[in-house]
Amino acid sequence: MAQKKISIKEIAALSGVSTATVSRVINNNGRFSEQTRQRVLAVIRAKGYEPNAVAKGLRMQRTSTIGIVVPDLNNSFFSDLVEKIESQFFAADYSTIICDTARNPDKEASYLRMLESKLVDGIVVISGSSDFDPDQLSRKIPVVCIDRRPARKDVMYIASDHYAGAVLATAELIKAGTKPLFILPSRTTPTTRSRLAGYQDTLEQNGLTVEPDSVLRLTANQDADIDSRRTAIRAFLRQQKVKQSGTIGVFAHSDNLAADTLIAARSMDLSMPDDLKIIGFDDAPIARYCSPELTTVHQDVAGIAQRVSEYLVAAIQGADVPAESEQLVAVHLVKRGTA
Amino acid sequence: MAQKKISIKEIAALSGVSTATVSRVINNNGRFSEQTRQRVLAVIRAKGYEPNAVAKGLRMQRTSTIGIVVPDLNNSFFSDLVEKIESQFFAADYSTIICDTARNPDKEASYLRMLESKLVDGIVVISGSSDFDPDQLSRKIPVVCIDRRPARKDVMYIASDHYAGAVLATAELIKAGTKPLFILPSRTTPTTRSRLAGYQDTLEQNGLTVEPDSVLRLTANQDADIDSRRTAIRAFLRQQKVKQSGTIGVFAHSDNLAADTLIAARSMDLSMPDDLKIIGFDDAPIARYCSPELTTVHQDVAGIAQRVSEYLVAAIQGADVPAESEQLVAVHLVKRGTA
DNA sequence: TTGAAAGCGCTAACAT
DNA sequence: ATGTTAGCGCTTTCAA
Repeated sequence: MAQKKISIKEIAALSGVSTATVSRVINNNGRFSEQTRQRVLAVIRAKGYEPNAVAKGLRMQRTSTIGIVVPDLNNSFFSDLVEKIESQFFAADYSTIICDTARNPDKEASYLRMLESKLVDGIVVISGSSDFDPDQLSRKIPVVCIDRRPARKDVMYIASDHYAGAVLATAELIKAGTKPLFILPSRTTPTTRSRLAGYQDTLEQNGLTVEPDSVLRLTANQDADIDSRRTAIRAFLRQQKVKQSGTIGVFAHSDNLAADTLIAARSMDLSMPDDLKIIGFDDAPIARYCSPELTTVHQDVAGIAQRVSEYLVAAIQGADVPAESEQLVAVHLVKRGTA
Repeated sequence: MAQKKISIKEIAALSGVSTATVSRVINNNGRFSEQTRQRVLAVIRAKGYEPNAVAKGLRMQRTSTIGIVVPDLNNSFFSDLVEKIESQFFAADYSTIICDTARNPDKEASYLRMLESKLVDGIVVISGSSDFDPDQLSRKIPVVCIDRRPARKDVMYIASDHYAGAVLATAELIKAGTKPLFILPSRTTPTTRSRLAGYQDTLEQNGLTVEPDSVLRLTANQDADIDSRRTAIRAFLRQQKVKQSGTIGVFAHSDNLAADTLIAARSMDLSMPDDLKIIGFDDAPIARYCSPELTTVHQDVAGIAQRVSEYLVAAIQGADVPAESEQLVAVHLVKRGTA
């Protein structure tokens, strides 16, 4: 009935007890008689009373809220991650404020200030190219970084084992008789670095030389526009076709890029399993919409989400950051149609 | 340096003024001398002071925060919408709490209580099958529904013109010489209803009979699993193939479903532009990852986001709901490769 | 077992 | 132009 919001004071008056007692009953701490409990609860239900979380937050200096800072909610990997993290925290009775920075450092800084001023109990920072500096926060708030390097070593870092994933993909491509190429986006992050290293090391360990022109790093413009991206990949593929005979092997930094590569290849006359092999990364939904379906490195998003929430909840409750403040989550290769 | 959080009191003391004056300076209202302003601002900057939004919220009974309730952040249409809405509100100095209900009514109810208790200034409710009942909120909070029917007529309803979009798609398919089929998901929402109506009406207006077996409504299980979805579509297509000769035309309720149809068709021996024509809905990213690329009905997500935020901000500032509390946003057909 | 009262940090009358 | 003060709704000593 959209009546005016009722407060603990009314409940107290109606139950014939003090606000202190009502508070005790609601939070089920302190002592009170069973009779009182019944009475108070009855009034609360009758009036549809809901505690005011803002007042409670001010008083307790805790809000049961955590902030999630993410570069781009439209990226399926991020949205999947955020959704699963959110769900974990919801189960632990935390609500979440999701902040989409659009990869804009100013917006990120602004969001961080906002989260602080809203007294969030913890912050999850996802990806981003620069290191994350916890000192920009004036209060000491527990933070966990995913795919983002913290500037201080006492901040938790969690990520897939990107290096191992790249090794898996590259080795598979080599086993299939190709000398793998690597396609990656313009931005440099801990993620791109690890995967590139895994790619390079694997080539070397197999006695293959790492040539500069076997990796295509997109420009920012190409990254942003689907057509230029595909054009760039087409040019890259064409150049390789001239240079080498036999099957071309491509390790793509994401399933999206792999899908673009697939499409670029189709417009040339490369037939799929024979002329070209592709392995992506993420095991995103798009992998199953490619034809043939994408062979890819699966990231355990649920596992990451779970560790993040477990760690952060513990940290909020005062646990120390484990000595091992870096956690790598295992990945595995999902073989489908493209390699 | 992660020092302890400073309050307005310290700033007041250090500036040699009262807290009231500091508050006036911060919010730039009331009168104060330029000299005072300088001094206070200097101290604020020196100390890196940030106002406590929780205290302010309690005092003002407004929090400059709005809640967004969404069924599933992993759906690209929703994530796009949420991202654009968020960005609009950010620009208007509102922060947003994004609530992913996972289509679970209990979780939704729980989130609504949470948003209320956090004193959000407004709520955006996106999609969902049941009508949205604003009376479940005990305070009177401005609400706007997107693709979701409000139970009361004084609540704003905004949606794409789904009916018109369905008409566009169906007519196009008829023009191409097919008798269109319609594939839609298990859940019934205002969206599915409008599109189904547009489809049916267009058939009739073109002298075509609406037969029950020309529409495939997926079951919940099929909806949830990509393989059963495709199997169901394959069976549907096969049955139609037997029934009719000539080109089959399919209007899919979403680009995702259209993509599934494309893939189902490929595994039969239907060649794409000749044996089968498909039109999707949304103009989602996946449309450009199909081959041929998907012809689809484009939704103006940015336009929806803009109207939502404009309306809600106005409502928060006390504007009345316009007499016309229902707004339809125009859609248009994007012709690509599948029809 | 319960109540009285202080106070979280801020803003808004009301004074001056 | 600026200060004093009350109070938003809650939790938590401290007393009884």
